[in-house]
Amino acid sequence: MKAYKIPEATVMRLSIYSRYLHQLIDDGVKSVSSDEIAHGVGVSSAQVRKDLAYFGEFGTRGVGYKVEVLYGHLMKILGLDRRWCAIIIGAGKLGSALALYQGFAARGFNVGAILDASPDKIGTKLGEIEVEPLEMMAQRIEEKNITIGIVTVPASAAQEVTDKLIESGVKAILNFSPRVLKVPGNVILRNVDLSVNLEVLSFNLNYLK
Amino acid sequence: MKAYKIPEATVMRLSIYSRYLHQLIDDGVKSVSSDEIAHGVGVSSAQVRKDLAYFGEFGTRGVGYKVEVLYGHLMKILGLDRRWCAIIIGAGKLGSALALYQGFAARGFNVGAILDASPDKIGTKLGEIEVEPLEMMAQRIEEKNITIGIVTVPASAAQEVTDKLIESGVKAILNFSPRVLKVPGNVILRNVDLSVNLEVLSFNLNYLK
DNA sequence: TAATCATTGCTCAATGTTTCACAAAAGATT
DNA sequence: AATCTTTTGTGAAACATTGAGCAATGATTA
Repeated sequence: MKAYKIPEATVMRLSIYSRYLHQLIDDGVKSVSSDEIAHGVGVSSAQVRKDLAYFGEFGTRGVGYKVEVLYGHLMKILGLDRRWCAIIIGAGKLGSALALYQGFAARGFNVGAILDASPDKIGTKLGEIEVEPLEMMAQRIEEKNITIGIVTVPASAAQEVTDKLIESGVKAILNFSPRVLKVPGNVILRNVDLSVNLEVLSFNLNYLK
Repeated sequence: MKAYKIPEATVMRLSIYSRYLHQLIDDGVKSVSSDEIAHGVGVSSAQVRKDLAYFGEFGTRGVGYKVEVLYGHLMKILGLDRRWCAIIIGAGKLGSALALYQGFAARGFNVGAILDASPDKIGTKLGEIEVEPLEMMAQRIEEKNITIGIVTVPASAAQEVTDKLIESGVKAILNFSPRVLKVPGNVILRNVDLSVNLEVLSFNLNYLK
């Protein structure tokens, strides 16, 4: 693949463009301009074109983009032309909510297993799938070909389960715990920190006033 | 307050520094250097000092920072030296999980109300608080002095409830729905998009291979 | 009190990202 | 077929963020 370094902000916008295009497909729209996409998702049209330019030329000058074609390209670029299997570690409120969240499956992400350390949680059902003990980690990752680990345990346990996930072969970690995780360079890490998001709001409410 | 524009990345890091300092306080540590903070949270020490420099001089040259003093400053900067009241709209899996999430209260965020449109959800209890109908929005925001609205409804309803929140006096919106929201310039908006985060992982898994 | 030490705060350079502006190109119109 | 209109793709400029290096300076020691 390309040797270019793609800005993360670009990747996030591509994901948002793809969702907007999906909506256009549902609405029966056949063709779209960078300007329309830009308005639809709240960025500039130059930004849209620049983002797309990292990956090729998908439009027709004077005309715009064919919605379905561009959507197809974006899904491929994002790696969403296949299914990914994820494992959730931590069956607390957040882990359970994510396990049951419909939005993931809709975009090609399966939850292959959900594990927890606590005996009261083990054996309970979350939709189709049953909470299992942490000891099942390596086996489930192996047999279900799981590449993504979702960490929703308390901060104190986060590094430990992360290490185990990586040892068991997971290639990417989505971390919801409020803890900075250390992972080897070949493992992809993203943090979603709910408190940080609220605190950015709080800062702005406080600061702009 | 200052006229400077503070980068959002800086604000997010301040939030993370403050959490790290809290941990140090728990461990009984009295003094810390920018280099130690940097290692603790995974950034460069220059970055730490630069971030703090937006707001003043908090350290002592040759010595470092007094942990408690710096923590106090950060909490004040972040607006966390007071309590904020939030309202959650949408009592689905995610809304419920957030309503029950302990992490928010720990940092000074109260959930003052949780509303839903669906009759089967209305009246159910989430911990202390009961799911109420959407019609209660204006009243609850008014009487509980709510400034933050958390949107966890499906994409199709997101703009509508956002408009109502703003009309009812909310000053900031934390949007979990996969929809680009339009808000007036004086309302602060942040988006937490769970699918986008997974898709960035998917992109990287796909692209780096 | 002077010398030494450690670490901040700050300046300036490097890097990364977004915006601007326009040539190029495709289709529509005459 | 020539011209016009529209919108892409892109190079260069503007802007923003991060990183490197060091002078300034408070604490400590002799």
